[in-house]
Amino acid sequence: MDIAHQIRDKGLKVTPSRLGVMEVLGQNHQAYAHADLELLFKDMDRVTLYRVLNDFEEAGLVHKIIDMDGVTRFALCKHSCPDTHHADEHVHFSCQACHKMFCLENVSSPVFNIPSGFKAIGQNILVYGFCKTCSAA
Amino acid sequence: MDIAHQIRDKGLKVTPSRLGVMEVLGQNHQAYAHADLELLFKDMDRVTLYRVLNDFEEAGLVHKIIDMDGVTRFALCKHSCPDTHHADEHVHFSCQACHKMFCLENVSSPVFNIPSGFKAIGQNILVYGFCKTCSAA
DNA sequence: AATGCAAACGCAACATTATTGCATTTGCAT
DNA sequence: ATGCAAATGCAATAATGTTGCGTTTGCATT
Repeated sequence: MDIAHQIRDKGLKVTPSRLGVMEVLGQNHQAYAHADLELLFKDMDRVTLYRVLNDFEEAGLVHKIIDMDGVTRFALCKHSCPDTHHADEHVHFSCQACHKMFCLENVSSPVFNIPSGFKAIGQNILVYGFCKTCSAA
Repeated sequence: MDIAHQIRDKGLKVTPSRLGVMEVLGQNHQAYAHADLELLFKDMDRVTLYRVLNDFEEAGLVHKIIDMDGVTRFALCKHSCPDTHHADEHVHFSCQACHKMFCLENVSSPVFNIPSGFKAIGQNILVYGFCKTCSAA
């Protein structure tokens, strides 16, 4: 399915800003921070970028992941998520050297045995260390 | 061991600010945000609080955990951590209603089977939902 | 108990990240 | 081609975190 259709299918209008962001996010399995994208789209207003990302997240097109340093990052949902619940079901890896974040699509989150009374809705799992290219160097 | 000794043993000077923060953190198994503590210590300078928390973290007295919303939180290390590596080995629970964060001391982190080439150093696991008191209400 | 010094603190300024309101522009259904 | 809600750009503001510097304070030593 092409990008424009993915956007329109979620009830969002197709605009240059949105097409651009979707294209970048779709290029690899990385999670981009607002600052990363701001450099790639110098002509786009900062606020617009915030809104594009928030709209995508609410529409279930992208996931929001918080990095070790508190920076918010966004990654494309691999499989289209239901509108209600689109938490990541896989583990993310954050590289301490290049600060890139990777989606480990094949590493799924386990179920934790939390104390009775607590009601779990979802979970965020972040493994940190050095990525393939950085640990090779 | 009393609080003053814990602080002094890490090579830090014992001050009213530090004693106060340690006492609050030791009261329960919760992770406090800077904003929480700022309300409790209205006479303490914001910068001092940042520095107290950072110093504690570097000394291995407290853990730093990032909440779902990107807010940094601090919790007392239960067992004294080695100076070099003091990542949390347990799971944290973040309540979406009261926004408190709890240390689930008894729920330990699993080992993930990450792709070859990636080198893991540690991991952050956050389960979110509703805590005991909030899911009862 | 008095002294000296590095550590800790308070204050001011600044940097970064994120949000809100409003007027203007634009996608797109009609 | 037209109208309208949605999206955008701009300005202002809020929240969060950092840095520099002069002053104060814990504490080891005398």
